[in-house]
Amino acid sequence: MPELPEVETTRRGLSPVVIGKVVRSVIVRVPKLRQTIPAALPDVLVGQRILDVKRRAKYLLFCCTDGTLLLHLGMTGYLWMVFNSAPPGRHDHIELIFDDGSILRFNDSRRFGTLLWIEDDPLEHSLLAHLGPEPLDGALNGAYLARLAQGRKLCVKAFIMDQSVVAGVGNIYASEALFRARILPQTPAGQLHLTQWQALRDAIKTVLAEAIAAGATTLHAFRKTEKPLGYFPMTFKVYGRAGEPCPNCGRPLLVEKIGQRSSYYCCRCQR
DNA sequence: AATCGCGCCTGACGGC
DNA sequence: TGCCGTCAGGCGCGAT
Repeated sequence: MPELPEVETTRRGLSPVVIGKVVRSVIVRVPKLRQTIPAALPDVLVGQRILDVKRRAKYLLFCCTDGTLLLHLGMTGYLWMVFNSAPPGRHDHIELIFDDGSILRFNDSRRFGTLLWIEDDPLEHSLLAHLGPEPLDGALNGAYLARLAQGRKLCVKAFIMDQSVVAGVGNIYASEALFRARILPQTPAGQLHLTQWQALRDAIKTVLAEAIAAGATTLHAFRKTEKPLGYFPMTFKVYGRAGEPCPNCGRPLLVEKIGQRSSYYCCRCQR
């Protein structure tokens, strides 16, 4: 599920229900995620108070008393809060039980997720240190993208999905942003002009911000409800719409694999 | 140095 | 009904 907007929506939904709580116990049912969860993790977590929940790219950072619990939702991961002792479901691999009895559960059917404890500055950790600028922070601009893309032959779509270039853009929002910026996803990154990079930067910001806004409107519904966090209804202009008419010109939208990922676009509106 | 393709997993879906 | 192939919103790794 998660690209930046879904992770951010999860963070916003989670913050009011976990900040300030102390971990009373931890259950690890299935330790074998992308990296196997160390057997010592529960002991490390018990007694930790959650001071804040932050996000970097698609990672969630639970800032605790003595360190940071880093979580990546992978492809299918989600979190949900349990307030009444609802039984765990299939693929509820890990849970944190808090001092007030509430439970945070991590469900991940494909187990591409990552969960690890970091004692030092998490931003210096190898998983986070290489990440590019946050697209909504203002650090991202057209000149930066143009400079990084210089001489690169990689398709622009794969380029903006590179987390060391921009943090948080995944397969859906890459297609959506390129459509909005009217750029063909197959274009080698090094061939784009500065004005196109500026348009693409604007488009990335717009599609992500709109998705976060859509997520925010559903957030009140998550409070005190036992549902997966971070899911919200979202309609896309091109993603998943091969064969349907382009919302601009009416031509059938196309789909093509670029770097092993399905990419949706309009061959008339995007150049 | 940059790029490609694979593997990690399970589940849903369509064709036969 | 079952079996099989394909596809799925991610990412790091090794080979080229």
